[in-house]
Amino acid sequence: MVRLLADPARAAIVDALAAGPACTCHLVEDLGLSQPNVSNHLRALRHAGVVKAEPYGRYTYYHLNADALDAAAAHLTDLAARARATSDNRREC
Amino acid sequence: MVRLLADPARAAIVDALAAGPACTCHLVEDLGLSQPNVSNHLRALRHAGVVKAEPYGRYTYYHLNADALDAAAAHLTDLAARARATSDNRREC
DNA sequence: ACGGGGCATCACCAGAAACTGATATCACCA
DNA sequence: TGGTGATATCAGTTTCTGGTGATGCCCCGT
Repeated sequence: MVRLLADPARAAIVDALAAGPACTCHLVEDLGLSQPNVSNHLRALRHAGVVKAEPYGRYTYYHLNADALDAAAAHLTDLAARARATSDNRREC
Repeated sequence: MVRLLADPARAAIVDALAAGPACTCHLVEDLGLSQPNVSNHLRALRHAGVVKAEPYGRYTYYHLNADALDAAAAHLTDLAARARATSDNRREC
């Protein structure tokens, strides 16, 4: 899930969607990417549950899934917490 | 920064280090990866500030930088918060 | 119902990134 | 001080992934 935010284009899409739901054409226009490219990224994000698609007539509106983002954040927070808790458990070679 | 956790091998390294500081040989053994491979991943993580290296005689101990993980988590949390706050601002085409 | 625009999907290509093998360096120990 | 083990680095290969072009579908307006 975090894996998907690695690509700059996908990070830009997520960032743009943080400003509110938008349709594919908005993203294509705002980010200056090709339409198939945006569509492919959206598919990846959709399959991972990071964004949700909402057909609206001829358009498709996308919005972020805040819960998924929170879950990813929680995972990182957990790693940080575990790192702090075990910082003295140095393993011997 | 989040970008680095995309690779499964690096995610595994970070996960292993969450259990406590360890030297390169531990990671090589635990993850079943080649030593140069692990070293290269550690270099990438080191340069991004995700892990810190600590020379210890002939060995090099690595430990996670909890602050960096928290910063990444905060970024995701911020995205989620913005997504919730703007969920009604649907842009018209 | 016909034309057009928005969107998704697919096949392909190019660039990037990971893994490997060889090698250099350094610290420890006998 | 020579040998060994741990680590880092580098060049080369392979694998993966993102971008593009072409195409088809669907919905809307006329």
